[in-house]
Amino acid sequence: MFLHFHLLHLDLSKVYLSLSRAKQLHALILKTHLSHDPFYATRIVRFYAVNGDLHSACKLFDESPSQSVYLWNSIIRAHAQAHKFEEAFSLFTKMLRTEIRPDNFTYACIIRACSESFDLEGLKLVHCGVTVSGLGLDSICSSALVTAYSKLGLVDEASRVFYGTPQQDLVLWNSIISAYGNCGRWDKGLQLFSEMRSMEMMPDGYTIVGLLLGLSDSSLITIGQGLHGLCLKCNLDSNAHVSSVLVSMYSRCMCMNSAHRVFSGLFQPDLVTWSALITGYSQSGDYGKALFFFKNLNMEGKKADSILIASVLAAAAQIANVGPGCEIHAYVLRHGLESHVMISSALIAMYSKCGFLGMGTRVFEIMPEKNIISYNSLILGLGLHGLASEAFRMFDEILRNGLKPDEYTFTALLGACCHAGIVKDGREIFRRMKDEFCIQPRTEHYVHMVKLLGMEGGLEEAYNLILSLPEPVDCGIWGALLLCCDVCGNSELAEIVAQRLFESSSEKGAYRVMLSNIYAGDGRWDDAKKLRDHMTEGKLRKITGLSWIKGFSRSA
DNA sequence: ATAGGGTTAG
Repeated sequence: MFLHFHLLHLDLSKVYLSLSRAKQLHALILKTHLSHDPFYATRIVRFYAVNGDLHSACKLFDESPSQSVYLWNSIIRAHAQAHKFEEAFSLFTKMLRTEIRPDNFTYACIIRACSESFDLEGLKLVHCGVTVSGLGLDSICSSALVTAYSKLGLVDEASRVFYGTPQQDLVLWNSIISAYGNCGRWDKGLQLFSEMRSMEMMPDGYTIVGLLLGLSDSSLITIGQGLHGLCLKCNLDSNAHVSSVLVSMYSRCMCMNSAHRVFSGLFQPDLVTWSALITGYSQSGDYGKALFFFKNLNMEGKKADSILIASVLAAAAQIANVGPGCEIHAYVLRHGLESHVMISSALIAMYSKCGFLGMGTRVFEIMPEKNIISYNSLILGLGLHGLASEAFRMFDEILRNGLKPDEYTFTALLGACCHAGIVKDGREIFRRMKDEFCIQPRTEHYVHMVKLLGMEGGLEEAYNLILSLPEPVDCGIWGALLLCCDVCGNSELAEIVAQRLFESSSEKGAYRVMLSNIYAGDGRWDDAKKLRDHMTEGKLRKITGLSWIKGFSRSA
């Protein structure tokens, strides 16, 4: 018996176990009644949770003679980690009815569960509970609260919690820095970083990751390079998380050379880092490189997962040739990954973008389980091929199957109307989206509506639609109208629209080019020239030159 | 005597 205790103790503290060893252990646990020991009971619950056996965990919990705080926490955590939030909450309320008081760890776990299930009401309630039970100043509860509020988009609330906590440890600093990073406020993150340094707190990998997360476009590249330098100085560049975030930061900033340099300096990049690099090449338009690195990954004998495959498929969808996409499809079948909804949806998109809508439809039809994402992919493909009525038939099928259309469904449907030029159905589905499905239209919906109305001669109506929107109006929407002005050859309205864009957008150059293009198309050469003279950058001059050529060939 | 936990990436 004592030997068994010893063996179990050794094995249970390991995170990874082979399946057969886990089964042996399970048998041993049942035989020894070790689970009646309060100390081992929590360890065993943890063991079951790690191995995905919630059923046994619950059984053990229910049969346990004495339920300590430890045991309660581990069973709640087991459910929360398996995303069984309902069960986790009901266990928590059950715990409140016992003698045992929840402690800071219990609350931390429940707080996280609230944010992962997007339950703001619940989070506020639990926050009250924390305060009432006298844990309002506890740094463990606070870091969980900071993260939870930021995940739900309430970064100011997160900040209040942070400043309300007297003992700010490293984890709490990291939580608030990540909170600001997550919403793109890198400057605030850096400010906190310097505050933290002035208090002699040493940053770690989490800190750097939080700071890097906030950098999202190429204008911030110098900040990113500075942080990269900091990583090297702190010897954090070998940390797997840090290096993958460096790769994705450089990718977001369109610095693929730097991204590749970081990548190739790694001893054994993990799947996330590979996928950051591949996605980076794909998003900067270098689809060939994206596929090349996917090939390299395979040659190193590594197995891609569904997220990586979906990203490679997005690259394959952008090449005119369907060949690479087919190869990836074969890879998916060989590795038995075809049941992943994300992969199937990416396959549908790839085939339809490469012109093989039939193959896309086929993939859709043989999917064992279709969800709203797969329907959205198919509708997008149908729309791309001008088959608006087919797209609407799919929409009806969604409703018949009791699925709930989401904002992407309507984006795809409106796109289908744009391609087919059917204003009436577009108007109708836009109305139903708002009234019947209570979906607040977003930028992309307005962009499609503006294009749909504007392209079919309803420039005035499109303009009025934009004027009815609350400020600030996204410049993509104005841009769509400018495009329509170009197509309809209306340079007066284009002038007004461009003015709005010059006021609000940072990409003045591109809109100047478009406007001068419209002027040229309308024969207003002097106005076009005046605009062109404003531009100093060589590249922009080149583009303007092209627009002159285009305008000239149109009027000739 | 032992025990659990809060913050990171594609």
